[in-house]
Amino acid sequence: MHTNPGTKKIVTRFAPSPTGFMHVGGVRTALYAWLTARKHDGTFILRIEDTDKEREVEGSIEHIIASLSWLGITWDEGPDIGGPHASYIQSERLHLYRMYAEKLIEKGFAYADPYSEAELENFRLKADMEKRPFLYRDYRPDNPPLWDGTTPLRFKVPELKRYEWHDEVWGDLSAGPEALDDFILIKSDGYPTYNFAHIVDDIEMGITHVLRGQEFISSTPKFLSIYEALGIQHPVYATLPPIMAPDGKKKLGKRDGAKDILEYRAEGYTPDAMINFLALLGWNPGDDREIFSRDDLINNFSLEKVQRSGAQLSDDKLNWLNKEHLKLMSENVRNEEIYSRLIQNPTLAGNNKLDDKPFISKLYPIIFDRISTWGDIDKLVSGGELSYFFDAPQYDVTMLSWKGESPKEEIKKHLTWVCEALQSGQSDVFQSPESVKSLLFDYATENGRGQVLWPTRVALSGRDKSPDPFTLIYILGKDESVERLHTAIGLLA
RNA sequence: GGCCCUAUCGUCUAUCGGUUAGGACAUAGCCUUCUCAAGGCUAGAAGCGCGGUUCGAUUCCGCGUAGGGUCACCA
Repeated sequence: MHTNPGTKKIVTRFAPSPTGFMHVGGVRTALYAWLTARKHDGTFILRIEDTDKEREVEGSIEHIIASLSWLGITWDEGPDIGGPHASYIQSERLHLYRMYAEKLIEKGFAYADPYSEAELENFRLKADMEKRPFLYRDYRPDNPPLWDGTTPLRFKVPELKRYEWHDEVWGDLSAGPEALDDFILIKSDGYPTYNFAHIVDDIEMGITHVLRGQEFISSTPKFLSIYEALGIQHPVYATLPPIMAPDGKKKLGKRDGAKDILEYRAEGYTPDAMINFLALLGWNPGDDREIFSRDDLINNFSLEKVQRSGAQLSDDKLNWLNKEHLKLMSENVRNEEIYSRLIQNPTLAGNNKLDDKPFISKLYPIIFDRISTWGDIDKLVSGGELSYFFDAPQYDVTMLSWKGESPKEEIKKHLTWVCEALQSGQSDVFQSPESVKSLLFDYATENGRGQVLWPTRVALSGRDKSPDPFTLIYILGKDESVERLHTAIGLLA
């Protein structure tokens, strides 16, 4: 980092526009800015850039707040909590943009745009036909009218020159005068453009580090020319690489099916895993570590290690990471989450086994092994993969035959033996899968494990895939296991 | 098209001129095993191309190629 810690308190911001939900792209930008602030004991500000009233979507601010809150990305100043630079909503700061605009007019760096939109369109078409880029400054009026606020206010580029600047991520960058133009500062509806408003706010709010996506690199010379016209030093820039859509073809965007970040919450990802995942999408610690807690991230994050090339979004690693984070949680918390998912699942509604806590607790490890997100629990239940724990299984008799080879009489003989063994078993036998196993294992080995264990397992679960029969017996208990074995024997008669 | 930028396994990435190019996800196989799951082990898998600099280039430079971004009264 170029700034000396200690010299100046670091202030970063996340400044989304309220145009709908947030996807991983925006969230990662917020995350990196947040991490940068937190790492240096700085300030993180949330600011809403609502200067485009056309594109504004109702409820977006709440949605943004909900998304960041879910992820535990906390801000020190923002629209909901206020702060020394309130308001944090641009539409409530119009007087400030006006003030800065007047300043530029005074200095001769801003003027009223006299052209109609149709006239502008003509200029553009003409430039297009001549195969040269359209630049408004080529048409800069000699004697612009006084600005009365009903026409756009344009910036007058102070000097056409090559700008060079430093970016914490990309290093030294530069762009020639062709990147400069007389862009609009204040629109005819009275609202400032992004190009102008964000600069005013960053100045007013004392932002020291601006982190944003690389779509802004090419307009940086414009920003620099404004700072220059105002005679104010620009903040440190740190440009983030794009996140690419899963097909790797282009930048992830809402139009290409980018997911609402809150959908991840609904699917049962944990905020810690999500943050870990997003942090790694474009940043790495420089070594082999992959699993980071929130604090690890804050301590290890650095802009220098941020990637320059775009990273493709892929859920595989997220699923793995989520599982790893689930493993890090305490067993109690995990079990509570599993339980609440079970009782909320409609397919199990009203099942009285849900009230049998000792029974349910035996189910926890079985379920935990089979999920990578909390939402997977619902999939297991809905997919019927756990239904035999709650209700007597339904299955075809032929399934009792291992590989379809064993004669009925033999299956019946084995099941009867198992049944009797269980009935004569003392209660301590049913205290663990291991003790159940020791009760049945020798017989199974002598008579062919497949021949004995397969039909036993099917009799208990009714499924070709399930946990092993010892575990099933342990979970279901002596009585229910015996009952199910009897049912199977009956089917074979 | 102009301008800006990027380029290592399928994916995320390590390497700050000298490595058998490392790790992780994913994939495959094996072990465990009546079947799943979980777990353990193993394997395959990469420097876009051509020049140049250098004793030596994945690494530095140029060109090409490919990809991305941007050229709004959107942010």
